[in-house]
Amino acid sequence: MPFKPVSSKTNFPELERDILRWWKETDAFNKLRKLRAGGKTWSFVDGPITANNPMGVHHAWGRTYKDIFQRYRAMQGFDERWQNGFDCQGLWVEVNVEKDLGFKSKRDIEAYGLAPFVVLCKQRVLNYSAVQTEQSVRLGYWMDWNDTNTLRMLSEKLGENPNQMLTVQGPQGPVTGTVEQIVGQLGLPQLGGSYYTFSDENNYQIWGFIKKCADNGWLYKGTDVMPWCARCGTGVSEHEISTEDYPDLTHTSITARFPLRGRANEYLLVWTTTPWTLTSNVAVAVGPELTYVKVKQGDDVYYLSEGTVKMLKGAYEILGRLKGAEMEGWTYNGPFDELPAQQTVGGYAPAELRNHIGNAQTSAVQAHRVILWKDVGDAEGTGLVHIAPGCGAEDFHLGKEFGLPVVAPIDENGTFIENFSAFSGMSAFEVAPKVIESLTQKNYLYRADDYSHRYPTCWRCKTELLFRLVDEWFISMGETYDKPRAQLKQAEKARSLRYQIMDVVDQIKWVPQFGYDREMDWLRLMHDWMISKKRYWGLALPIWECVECGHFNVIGSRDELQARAVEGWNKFDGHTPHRPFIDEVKIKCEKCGGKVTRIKDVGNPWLDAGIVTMSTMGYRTDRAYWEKWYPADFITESFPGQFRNWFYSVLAMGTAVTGQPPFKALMGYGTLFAEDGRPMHKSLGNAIEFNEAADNIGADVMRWMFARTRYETNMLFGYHVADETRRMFLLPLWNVYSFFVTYANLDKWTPDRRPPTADRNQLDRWILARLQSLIAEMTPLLDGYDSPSAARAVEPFIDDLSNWYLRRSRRRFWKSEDDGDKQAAYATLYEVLVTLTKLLAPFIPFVAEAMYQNLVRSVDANAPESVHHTNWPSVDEAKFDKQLLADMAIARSVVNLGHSIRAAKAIKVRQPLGRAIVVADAAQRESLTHLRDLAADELNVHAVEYAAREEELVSYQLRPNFATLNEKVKVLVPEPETDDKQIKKDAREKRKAVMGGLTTALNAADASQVAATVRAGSSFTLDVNGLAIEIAPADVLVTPQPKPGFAVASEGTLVVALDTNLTAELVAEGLAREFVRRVQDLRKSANYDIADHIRVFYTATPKLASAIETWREYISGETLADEMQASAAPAGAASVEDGFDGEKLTVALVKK
RNA sequence: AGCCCGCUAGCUCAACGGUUAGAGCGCCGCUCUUAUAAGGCGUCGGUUCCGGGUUCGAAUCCCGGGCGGGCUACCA
Repeated sequence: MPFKPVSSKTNFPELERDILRWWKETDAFNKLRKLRAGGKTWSFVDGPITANNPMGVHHAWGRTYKDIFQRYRAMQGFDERWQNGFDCQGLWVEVNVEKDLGFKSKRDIEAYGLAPFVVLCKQRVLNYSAVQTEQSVRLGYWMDWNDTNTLRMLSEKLGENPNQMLTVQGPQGPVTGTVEQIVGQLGLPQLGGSYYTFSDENNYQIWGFIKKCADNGWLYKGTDVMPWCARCGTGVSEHEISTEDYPDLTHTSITARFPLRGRANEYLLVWTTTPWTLTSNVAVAVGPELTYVKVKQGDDVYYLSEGTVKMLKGAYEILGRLKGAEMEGWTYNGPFDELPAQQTVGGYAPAELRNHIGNAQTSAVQAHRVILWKDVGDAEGTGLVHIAPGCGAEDFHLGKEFGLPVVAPIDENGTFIENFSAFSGMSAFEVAPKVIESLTQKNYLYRADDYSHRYPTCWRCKTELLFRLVDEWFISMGETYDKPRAQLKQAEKARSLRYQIMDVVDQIKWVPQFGYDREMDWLRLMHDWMISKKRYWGLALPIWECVECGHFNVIGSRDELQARAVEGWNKFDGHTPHRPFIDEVKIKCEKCGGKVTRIKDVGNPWLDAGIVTMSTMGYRTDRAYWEKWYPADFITESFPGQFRNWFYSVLAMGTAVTGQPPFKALMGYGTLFAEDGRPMHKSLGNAIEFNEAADNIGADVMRWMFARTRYETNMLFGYHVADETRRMFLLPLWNVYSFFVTYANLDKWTPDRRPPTADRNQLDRWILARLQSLIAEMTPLLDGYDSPSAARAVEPFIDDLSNWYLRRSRRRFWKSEDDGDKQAAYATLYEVLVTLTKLLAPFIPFVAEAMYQNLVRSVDANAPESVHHTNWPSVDEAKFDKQLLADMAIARSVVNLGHSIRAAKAIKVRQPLGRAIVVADAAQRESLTHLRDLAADELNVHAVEYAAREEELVSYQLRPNFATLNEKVKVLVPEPETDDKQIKKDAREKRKAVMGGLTTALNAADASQVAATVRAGSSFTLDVNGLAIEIAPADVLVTPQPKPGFAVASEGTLVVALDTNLTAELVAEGLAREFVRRVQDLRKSANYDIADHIRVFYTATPKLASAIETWREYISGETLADEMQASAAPAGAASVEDGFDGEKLTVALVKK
């Protein structure tokens, strides 16, 4: 047996585990790398996955694309880097470690100790990178994976003692160092494997980038009021907050009344949704152009904007109107003037921020007044805006503009600092009731209501953000110029990184196209990049800020740091550049010579991910290697968030450092949802874990689902879709393969028996032509990163192969004589299947490998060892017979029409008919001529003929082709060049009459005659409302209409009729086929092998018995019956009784 | 709040301003089959989101509105 038997029922997940084992045993991946080494390069850069949790099915989506395109390029002979990446540093890891330890705040971390805390962060990353590595391998994702035992060993030893010495084997030899040092080198050339963004190289490379920014004058320390997470104790930059982080939340909104100084019983009505900020009120803003009203309620007089009077409680009387500008400078008593902080001259803030609140000469209490602000609206509230420069971003900027003091009430935990009396020590989240109570007591409260609005939350821990005064580090994105980009001068661009990135973005292919617009949108609007985080685990920002002179020293490399170190180098040396050890190093200030300490902040994690196109390709260490692989040819990641995150940081850093695009093409994909259209959530019960999906669905089915989905839209993932995918795609493919192996083994067919293509029949040449068209279609699609279109091209091919080629060819494989035709059938099906394994290898690597091993390797030891080592198929023009493809399309239409007539007339296919009559144009006749026998057989008719007198079968319907006639009518009835309504109306009427007249005139014409004229390619003249219009063949649509009462069906210009006259001979033939059918059913239900010969016993009513006698030879041939007797069966025979067409039958079989 | 995309059969989606708005899936009926939980044929299924307009002619173009998704901004 040349091939290993293949069951039509197979367990795909089990098959995949077998293949995984075999890939490992044969080292298939590394052999591929060696095969392609030195070839032309194709550079893929992996966007790092956060190694913080097991990977989900949504990760498998993107990783499927990454694998598809890397495998595809490898099959085209390209050399690749095959490096996966893990994102390691940052708050997401810290938060999980805190959770594991049960920590509540940053103080807990400091008490625990930074050094052991950082070790735990590293360990978590190592452990989950091992988990994700194993899951990726299970997906069939080929990369230069680390040995996961080594990763877990490193994690364990790091936990024991990071300073113990260790030697591990690298690709270029053994590497020795402390465990901490070894871990710091993961992914670098000496150790290989996935890159880790916590590696020394990655960190020092970012130092170089930040130094470059500082040299360009782009790095600055800024004071601002920014969103702050009180739980994490750090500022949150706008890069990090996305639309989903603004849920609808309900807070208490307060309308307070501020008594005007010098106007007895008159009050400003001021509205806020953040009660805690009232403690820090400094001013009230009004819109200068807005209209305000002075209203009276009881003894009190209020000011508010005219558009908001509906918020007043109860009856009121309008005393007057005024513009906001008229209120400028009015002074008032603030709601919390009794607080010492309010009374402090120059404002008030936490100690570490005192230097950052400016130098106002008054206290908040003294400063209380009405200021003008053009952005004040009156859609809600009162049209008078409470201004607290220490608690709001806009407020802060207004404060600067107007020289107002700043009152900043909370510390990094969101707790009120001292000098806020009873509020001191309270959390900003819990003071609202106390604020209301105090206002009520002082008679300042006008109303308090529940108010629902969108409010920002922390993207990591979902805590509500507070607006807080901070000092953070920024990279300036440069000015936004108020003119089109094309008009910018070179010098203007040189000053603005923003525009330099835009120029780079222009050079990149964005798939889908709208990605370009979104990135541009972000670049146009983005603010400066806040790169600092007041946390512990992450990039140590290389900024040493001098407390003496205020100068900040930026260090660009480890060597530079060593050269400038004046203290603590020995405590740091031998460690990775992380806290706490890096903080030991003090340097000499380059300006004043003072001893300087590093700022405490760590870096934004998108710095870590953004630098990888340089750090992983040896930008600093091996420039030749970097030149070879930079820029990347391709990256692909999920859209949400990445325009402001990874795409952005890679672009920004690539542009700043090299001025070149960091990648040439980007493919983005959407968001994965559960089958019910909702996000996957454990609590909703619709989540599917990756491991569970791999076990139940199998990786190949999952991959095909990902490959064929429209990447630019969201995807619905679930077991029903998966099941349908297996049923509609993978099973038919597998069954064709199983069919081939079963019969090829029976016939002991081997691939060396291949008749020349020219000697094969039409069906063979057709499926081979179809195969060429598939290759021709898929290749450019994959070149353009269009995975769904490429995958969707395969599906109809599988259908053609299974339900047309194979169904029509089956008999050729069964027949007993081993002739050239049978060889042709085997050779053809074999070629198609082997080519398919290659075309499908990037998509479904397991099934493709299983088929390839059995079909190719089992018979040819010289063939490439794995399907993934083979070359991508190219089109064989000699086999690409386009005429044959067109011919078959016509033949299949004829067959479809014939089947449809049979159904309509209730004549089953098993009943042979005399002839099918076809009405067709010349080209269709030409096509059909070659395939008449095939059509006749499929339709079960004795002959396919062409109609002698078409008029007997069809009448013709004529319709004008408006698409072409439109132009002619425009010339005959031109659009008048006048404004005269009457003339225009007349023209319109006339055109309408002509257009309508065309239909009328054609209906009146002799349809048969016009049809004949048009078919002959001649024109004729039609009189339409007195206009003589020349009608070309293209101007008229001729549709044949089957005449009622005949067995006729039509599709476009093709018409098929069936001769339904049933002669006695035809009836007998039909009965014989019914008999065969019963015997075959019986063979199957008795579990006979397809090759078993049998003896048949039967009793039948006379008409049937006579038919059986007449067709004895045919029946014997079809059923492998060596004997056929009209007698009772011997005991034990398989038998069945049945009745059909008015006849009765008992039939029994015995295996011979 | 602004912008972008979408809204067509139960579901997923087609249809250069052109004629009778089509496929696939699902349902149901019939049928074919010694590879197939398969295949073939057919029935049922439509206010093309709503309302105006332009046009001889609108699912398609324009205006207004509704719903869904996305992006961006976030404000008292």
